[in-house]
Amino acid sequence: MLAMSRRRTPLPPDRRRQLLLEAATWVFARKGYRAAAVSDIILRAEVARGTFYLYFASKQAVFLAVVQAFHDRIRQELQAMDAAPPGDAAGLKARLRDGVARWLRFFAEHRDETRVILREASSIDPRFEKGYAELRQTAVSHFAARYRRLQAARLVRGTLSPDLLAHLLLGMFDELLNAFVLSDPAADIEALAAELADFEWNGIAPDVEDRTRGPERTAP
Amino acid sequence: MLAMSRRRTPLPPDRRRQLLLEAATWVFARKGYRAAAVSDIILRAEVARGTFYLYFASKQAVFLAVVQAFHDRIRQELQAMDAAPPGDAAGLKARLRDGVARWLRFFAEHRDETRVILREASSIDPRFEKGYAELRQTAVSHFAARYRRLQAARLVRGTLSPDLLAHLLLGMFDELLNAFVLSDPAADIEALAAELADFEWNGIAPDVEDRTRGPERTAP
Amino acid sequence: MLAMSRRRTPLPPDRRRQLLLEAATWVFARKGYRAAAVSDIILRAEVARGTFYLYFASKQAVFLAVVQAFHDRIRQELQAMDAAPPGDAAGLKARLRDGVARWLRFFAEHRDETRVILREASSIDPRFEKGYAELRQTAVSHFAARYRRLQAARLVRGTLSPDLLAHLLLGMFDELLNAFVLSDPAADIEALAAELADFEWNGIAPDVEDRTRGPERTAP
Amino acid sequence: MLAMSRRRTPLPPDRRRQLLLEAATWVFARKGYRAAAVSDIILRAEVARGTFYLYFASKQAVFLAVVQAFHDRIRQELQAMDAAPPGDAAGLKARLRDGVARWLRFFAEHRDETRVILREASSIDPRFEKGYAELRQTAVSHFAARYRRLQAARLVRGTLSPDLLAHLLLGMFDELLNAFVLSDPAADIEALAAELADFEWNGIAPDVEDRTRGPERTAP
DNA sequence: GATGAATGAGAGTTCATTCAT
DNA sequence: TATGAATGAACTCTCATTCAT
Repeated sequence: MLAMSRRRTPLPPDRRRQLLLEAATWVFARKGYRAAAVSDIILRAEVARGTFYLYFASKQAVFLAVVQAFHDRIRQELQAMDAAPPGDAAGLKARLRDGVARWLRFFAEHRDETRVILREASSIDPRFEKGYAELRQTAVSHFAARYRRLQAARLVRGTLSPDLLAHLLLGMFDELLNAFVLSDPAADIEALAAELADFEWNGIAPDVEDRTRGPERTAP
Repeated sequence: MLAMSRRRTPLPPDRRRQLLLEAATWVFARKGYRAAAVSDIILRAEVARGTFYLYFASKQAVFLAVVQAFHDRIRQELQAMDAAPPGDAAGLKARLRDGVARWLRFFAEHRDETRVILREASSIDPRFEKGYAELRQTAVSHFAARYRRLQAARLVRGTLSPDLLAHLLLGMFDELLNAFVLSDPAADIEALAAELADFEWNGIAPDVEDRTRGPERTAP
Repeated sequence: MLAMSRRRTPLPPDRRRQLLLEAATWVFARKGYRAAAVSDIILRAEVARGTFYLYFASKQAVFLAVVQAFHDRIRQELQAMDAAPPGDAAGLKARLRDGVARWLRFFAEHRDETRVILREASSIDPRFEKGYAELRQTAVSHFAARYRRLQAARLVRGTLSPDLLAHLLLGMFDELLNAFVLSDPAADIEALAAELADFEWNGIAPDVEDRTRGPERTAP
Repeated sequence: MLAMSRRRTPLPPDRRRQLLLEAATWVFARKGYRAAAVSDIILRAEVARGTFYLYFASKQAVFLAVVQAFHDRIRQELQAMDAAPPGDAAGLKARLRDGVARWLRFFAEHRDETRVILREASSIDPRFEKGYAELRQTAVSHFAARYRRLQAARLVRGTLSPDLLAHLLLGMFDELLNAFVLSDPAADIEALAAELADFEWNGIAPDVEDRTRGPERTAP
């Protein structure tokens, strides 16, 4: 009569796992991997200590799960972006801008996970580095491929290395994300993207004589 | 086997402190602040536990010392770069390239410290964030000022935001550093810098008609 | 040899806390606050290191708990003693004696706690001094008030300072406690109390003829 | 020319030892045995770490030396008091008062050492208990002997136990010392001693008319 | 499934003591 | 005789993990 309760409503395992994953994401995002304690996670998930270990083998395991879930989301997004048609020079700069804005928005909407991925995965524990390196490589390859296509279509200078361009793009993107977007929810993403695209465009624009008619204009 | 150890090699305090600082840098670079243990540091420095605390009040204190020492070096370097004369458009791109190369080389030569700065400072522990933010801001201001001067001299497009440009430059720089230079001692820094400068130049080059006479100038 | 230990005996939290409190009291009583190690406490309580910190936030915290628990007991006892009726001169000396005996017995029954209170609180660490000073003051006030009542009833000389008397009484009491009661479980508390009360009442002045009718009697 | 100095003026060993002893007394008095660090002592004595161990084998050893030095002083004082002539009842109470005052003054003048003796020696570390117990016993014996002499001279009631009286006296004395004298340099020692002596002599029994011929007067 | 009391290795830090100079 | 850099055992406290219920 006293002991009658204590045990919690059993939940469908998938649901409970999901709750734990969300709690973990929230905690990792705010404290980082090492400072985050299992105690923090179970406190937020409102489950008992033991319950946590029913769903994840270790603290490391949840972190991996959190990271991988987000990696998957990013890869999805990456593939979704391939849907857009190549178009011609006329709309290219606008499309570059929209692409950047879309990415910035995506990460802004997943601030928490982004913090984890960018801060933790890029280091501290070598065990988590591999997954991040792979994701990064995927992104680089993706953008490099895009540059390559644009070069083939003569929409981008042919003398530039597509791989290196991809890296430079990622670098600029990271910086905007860290310096403006993640730290300020009210950041003007469209403006940032426009500036990046403008810079990117005039940097990658094909050679001079074509340019006299400028990229914005449609060729006659 | 037992007696062989238990060294006792008194060293001038400055020397010992330096050795500890180097050991700490090495450890922090590889493990990050939280994962790094004082045990790791004394193991590498080959001193007893107590010796460490003879020179640094706490783990936090060594970390700060490591970071500040490097921050100071960077600020020195930053000021040293102001010495270079402005020059004209003809040599600008080459100078941009050389500047980037110089920086890459500087960080490549301080691989360990760089890892600490880039990984920890970008955070995890809010106590260390401030110093990094300030340094970053110093760098941004520095480059923004340079862009402003170049704009005044009509060597850079006036429509670009100098501050944002500075951020983009830093982002690209970080990426090259992380993706190529820090991970590969044999990275071709000159080539990387040349590509970055090429990209940067064509992005920031003043408007078109001037460009026909532009720095590269096609031979007639 | 290895497997034999590693018990794991979950207990109701209140019970475990109590056990730890008792172990801590025992240890503090014998070693004093500073010399007592958490290791000593867990060894005696037969729990793991972590278990201790499950119930007390710090070594300081257990000590405070031990001290406060005992302070509370003493204050209770102090109030309980006010129940006794004032009575007349005839029974006063007997009542003084009984009061002292009761106190001695009380402390004899709480030997361990008493050692902690009397040794630590009287100092070493200023953080713990306040509580002791307050308790002591409570006791002084209590006894001073009693002397004042007795003076009003003309049962005690009016020229004496009640406060100072209270201090002197406490001093004698402490001494009996330390010199006889705490160190010897078989001490004859009744006899000690009788002697103290006799002295308290009559002082050391020789029996003059008037006094043969002694203090118990009222002068005719 | 740089290394010429560092070594300090060699001092006569006895003098240096004395300086260290004084520094140690000062430190122990303020921090207690455990909290006091050898560092504190050498800092105050302005000698190097190793020098300390040239004069004392260990921290424990200095403490013992400090304690014994003071014990010796006390025993000297104790013997000095035996010089006073017994006198008759007329001046006895005044002599009791003066004796108490003299002791209070003695300890007030050696506040530092007194703190060490009373706080540390009365415990914490069983190693130091013996010396204190012996000193205390010496004092008890001394005062008990005096009471015995006074009883023989019929100046003190014969029914009282001299030993117990000695303890009670010591207890009251300790209390005045702790509660008033040690904590307040401006304490009115004469008044305290007068009250103690008055109480010691007369107890708390009300003034009966017979007593008006009381102890101060010589019986007719 | 779910609980939470219990565990213990290991973290950062202190300090009495030693000994090469 | 005097120095002070060096030592390492011992301390308090943390937290990922286990398991009896």
